[in-house]
Amino acid sequence: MKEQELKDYLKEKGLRLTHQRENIIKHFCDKNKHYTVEELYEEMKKEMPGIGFATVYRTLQLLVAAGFALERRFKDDVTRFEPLHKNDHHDHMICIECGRIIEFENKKLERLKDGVAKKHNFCILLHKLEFYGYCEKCRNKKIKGKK
Amino acid sequence: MKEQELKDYLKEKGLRLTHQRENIIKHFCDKNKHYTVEELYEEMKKEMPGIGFATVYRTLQLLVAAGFALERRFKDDVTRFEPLHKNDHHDHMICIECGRIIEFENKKLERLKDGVAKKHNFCILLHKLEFYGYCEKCRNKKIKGKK
DNA sequence: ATTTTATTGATATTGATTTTCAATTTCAAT
DNA sequence: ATTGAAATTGAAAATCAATATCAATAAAAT
Repeated sequence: MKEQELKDYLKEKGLRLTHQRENIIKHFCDKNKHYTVEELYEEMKKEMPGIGFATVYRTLQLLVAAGFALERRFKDDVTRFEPLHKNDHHDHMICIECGRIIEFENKKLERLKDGVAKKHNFCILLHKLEFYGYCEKCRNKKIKGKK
Repeated sequence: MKEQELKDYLKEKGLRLTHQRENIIKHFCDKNKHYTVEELYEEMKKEMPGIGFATVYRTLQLLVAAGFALERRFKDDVTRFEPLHKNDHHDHMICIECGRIIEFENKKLERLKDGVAKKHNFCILLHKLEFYGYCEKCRNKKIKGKK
């Protein structure tokens, strides 16, 4: 996400670029993590001790509204946010042991999608594909544990 | 779901078959809907006016624990329950206009899954695939509305 | 029929998310 | 640089679905 795009968005909407927003956005967009509000709030407190939870929360909402972030929710029932990079169409694979989230991309899904849409006369706009299981590390641990 | 299987399950666990449970389960398993607790509770009140929300809630939990129902959550952020039929592996397509939920099955997903699992050395146990868009009716309405 | 113990329904609690509001900060216009 | 209108902040309160509690009730084993 380019700094300028964000500034344009703010101006267009009559919004302001505050220190809090600037820092939150820098911190968030740098990493490629899937943050909960709580997690990002905890990290932000180290940089800006006085920052409030609500500010982090609202800034993430802002990023979603602006199209710079995506809101997701996996099986653990907390909302997570990830920075959105242009033309980045990935799905997620989640380890049910350690919580690790792996992103993957697969083109076969498009064909599958077209087939299903045609069959049911549906106009598909977006999808959600998630795989749950054990990542390499946790699987190995499990095998060792059994011995 | 067979009546007997349920009774066996209850006995095995030292649980009891109450009128409430019996009615809720009959009502729920008959239909092939994706109920929220609230929705099922509203329908149950017509049959059993005194029934409590918590009872419906707990009975659905019971069905999930027994393997007779599945718990799902779509983008609208409320938990839904659907009766589980043996060997029924379907996914969902949801209309973002009217909320209609269509179930579909597609075998291509298995191959896709295998490919991704192998690539990342993951052991995939379950998946979630959802499509969101407009169903036939709502799409037609939209086209007409524009004229 | 009696007794034991699970279940019920009403209500309270939880925990994540969202809203509120007075104090503060931004920023465009002077 | 100063001002003033309006957006933003942080703390606290409200919301809302999901879950737990508990005295009263009902199932089923004896």
